Amino acid sequence: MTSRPRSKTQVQTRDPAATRNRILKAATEEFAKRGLAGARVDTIAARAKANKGMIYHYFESKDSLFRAVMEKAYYDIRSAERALELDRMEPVAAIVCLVKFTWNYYLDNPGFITLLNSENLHRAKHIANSAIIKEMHRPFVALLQTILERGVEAGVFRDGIDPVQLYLTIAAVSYYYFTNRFTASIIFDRDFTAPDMLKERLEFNIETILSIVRCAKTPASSRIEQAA
Amino acid sequence: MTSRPRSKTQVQTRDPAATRNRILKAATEEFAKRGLAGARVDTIAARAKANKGMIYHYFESKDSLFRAVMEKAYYDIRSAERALELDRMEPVAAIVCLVKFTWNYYLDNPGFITLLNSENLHRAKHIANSAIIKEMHRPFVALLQTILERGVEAGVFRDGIDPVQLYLTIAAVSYYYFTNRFTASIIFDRDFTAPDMLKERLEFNIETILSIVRCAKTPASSRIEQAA
Amino acid sequence: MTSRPRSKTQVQTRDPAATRNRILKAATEEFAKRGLAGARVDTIAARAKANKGMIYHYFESKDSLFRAVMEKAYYDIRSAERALELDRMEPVAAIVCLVKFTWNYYLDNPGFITLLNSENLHRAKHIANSAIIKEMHRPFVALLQTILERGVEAGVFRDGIDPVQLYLTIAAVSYYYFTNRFTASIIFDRDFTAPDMLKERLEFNIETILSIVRCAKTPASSRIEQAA
Amino acid sequence: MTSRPRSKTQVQTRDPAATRNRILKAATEEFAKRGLAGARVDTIAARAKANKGMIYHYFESKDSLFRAVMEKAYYDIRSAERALELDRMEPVAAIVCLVKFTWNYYLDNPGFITLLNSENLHRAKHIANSAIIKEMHRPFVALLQTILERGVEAGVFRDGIDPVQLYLTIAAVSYYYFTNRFTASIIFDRDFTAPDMLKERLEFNIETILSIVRCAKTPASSRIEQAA
DNA sequence: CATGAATGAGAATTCATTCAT
DNA sequence: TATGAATGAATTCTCATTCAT
Repeated sequence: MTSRPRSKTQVQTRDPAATRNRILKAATEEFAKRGLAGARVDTIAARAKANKGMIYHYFESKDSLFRAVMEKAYYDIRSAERALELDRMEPVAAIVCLVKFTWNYYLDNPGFITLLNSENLHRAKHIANSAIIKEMHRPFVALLQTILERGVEAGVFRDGIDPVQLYLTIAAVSYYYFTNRFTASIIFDRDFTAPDMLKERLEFNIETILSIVRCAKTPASSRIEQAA
Repeated sequence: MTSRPRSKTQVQTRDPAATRNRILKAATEEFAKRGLAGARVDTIAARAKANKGMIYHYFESKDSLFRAVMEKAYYDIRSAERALELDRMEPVAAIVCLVKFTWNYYLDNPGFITLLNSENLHRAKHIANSAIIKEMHRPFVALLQTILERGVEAGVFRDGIDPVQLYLTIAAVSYYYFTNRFTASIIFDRDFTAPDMLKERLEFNIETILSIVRCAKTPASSRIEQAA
Repeated sequence: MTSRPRSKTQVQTRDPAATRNRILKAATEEFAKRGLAGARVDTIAARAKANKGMIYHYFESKDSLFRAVMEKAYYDIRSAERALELDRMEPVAAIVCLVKFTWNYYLDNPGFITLLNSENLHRAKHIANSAIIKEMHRPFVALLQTILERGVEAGVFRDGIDPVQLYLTIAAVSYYYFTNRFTASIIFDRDFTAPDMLKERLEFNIETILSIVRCAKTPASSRIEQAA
Repeated sequence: MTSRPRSKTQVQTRDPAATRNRILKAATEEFAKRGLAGARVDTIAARAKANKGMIYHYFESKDSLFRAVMEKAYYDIRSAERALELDRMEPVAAIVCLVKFTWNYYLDNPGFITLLNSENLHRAKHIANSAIIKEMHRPFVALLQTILERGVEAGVFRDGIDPVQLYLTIAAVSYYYFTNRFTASIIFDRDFTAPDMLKERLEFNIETILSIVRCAKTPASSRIEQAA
């Protein structure tokens, strides 16, 4: 109650949307860098050139801010993906394009990976009830399905491939590389961030995915010995 | 004099090694569950039925304790892997066995994944100088190399496969599935923890890895159109 | 140019007096409910369908707003009391009427009690210099004095009763019941808010006050020896 | 995680019970002075020559600390009351003694009143489930009942007086005086804290209570023994 | 007059770490 | 070795107040 002093005029944009965006951007960076628990609200405020009060004004809590960050992150990657217009490409080209896109997206946005890791550490509780995120992904699976079907029709893809299993693998081969690049560099004593390594890995990944989808001429007999 | 009352809930083993182990185990669980930043020293002490003093007695600091946990985690998985005696198996069987082992290890030890994620969030700083971890992995890569070579000689594997790239992929296709199982369940509206899904994924992964290594009869021409 | 969109939930009366009144009413409710320290300026603004700026425009500060609330609260009870026109009643009826009025006022305005408690917690600093409040009460004491005198003349009241002591007791027996109704309900394991209990208490109080004022046949001498 | 600096050695009693008591005492003072919402955990810690961590170590939260304070406050007054051994006094003397005790307790412990006011502002939520407090008061009501019965038998008290109604009035006439002494001093333009005023009020209160209980027909001689 | 974004000093609570016993 | 009380610097979140529009 004892009267509190006046401010020192700092940013004073008086542009609510801009302020909210600055906070969201700063939060994305901070959460990506330090994880949910490691992120500091103070740091986010400073980075956003806002003050803590604003964070709680626009987003209610640290967790709630994290949810907003997750939604934006998913929105961004799916938007970029849509922009590829994979449905207008030849099936093989579309798959290769998706592999490259995924690789490059993780390469350019390593924070996306750490955000996902944080959210999964929390068993996806922040997005569990986010209808918007579910909506976002329905058309994506449908698109993959279509590409696979077209490939089968064109005789370039095997039949019976689950689009979700395929996508999980496309994501996996790139994701794993980036998420574990620091420990892997130590364990395998290589610099996985070197340009050569990156190039090599992307090529390997493309081969991997193509070898999954393409119409194998290989006789089935060669696959018999997989017994436990 | 009558005997003094025993201290309350503590364990009071006066067994240093046991205490240290309980702490290490408790820390592994807590770090796995909440991440490095989210883990609480108090909780670790409680879980270990020890007290905070002991933690600092045996492991200097929270970070240092985390390092010990990481070393133990790597030691455990590599030991289990060695126990497979892959070098005594047929090449294809060895690869399939490794894929299955990796899958099952992640399935049974989901904490291993979150520990790795935490360490990578911190750019592997805790294990960066751990000679022991580097030593641990050298023979592992050599083993893979041998398996691949034997496969090539036996005419069942393609030539020129980098064992590290292969291993990254073997790990990736399982790791990604588990690390992202919570967000993926929401996004793809499936329960990725259901037994059927697990079985399906493992089979898909085995196929994926085999299609990478096996001697493809496919004419090289089919791979031409990978242009961007 | 098309008309500009109206502002959201606000009232936008552009009726200064009405806005001020809404704020005062909202503040009374909030202070009554949560006490001075517990009240929130935000909540008051929301409740008043005004905004914080208006609060500071009409009332300088939270404390100052509280002072205004106190003045209004005193003004209201004294006005209601005046409306009883006790001076036109028989002495006994007047006293009984005042007891009932006081009881009912607290019953209907429990917030008045919590406001008083808040102000006393702060040692009455908000009203300390309020000339208006002092003025308000002078005639009130005079009125009581008159009633007592008329009662003595009529032979129904004892002589020598201090009107202030009497009023303190009239207020006390009702006030205490209401201010402590929650803790008392627990301590005495009764529901003091039940209609039966309320009725019983009011009757008890009327008897108490009447036994104080009425002309006792007991010789005065018998009460002499009560020294501390 | 970045290591935190060592302490500066402050009180370091290493006497848990003493520390807990210091905190409880300091909290009682602070809550009494500023109310629950107005009290500052910082201030309590400082007053207790402890640090905030200790407060949360021994009492879980500010609210929980408040509950402990309330329980102690009730325990103290009821203990002091029991020490009066009212059951060994003559009925009239017992009642007068209780009136005086209540008065003096409030006079000496004004904080008890503000604590009660705070708890009632919160609708007694802190003590609502406190079995210990309920237990504490059962014998108290029984004692009053006995005193009244003995008084009736001795022909000095009227019959049919509810001990709870009586106690509410005994408490009320003192409580109200103290809780409202600051606003009343302004309103009635008297200094209610002056010794003369205190003496006068206590006498008035004793008369009030006696006029409630006493057998109206009783010869004056029966009221002589009201000594302290 | 009215709005609500912005400010920054707290306020409650947490937590890694230390240390007397 | 073992205990857990004690420390104090954060950390998240709140809130009275100001001010540009």
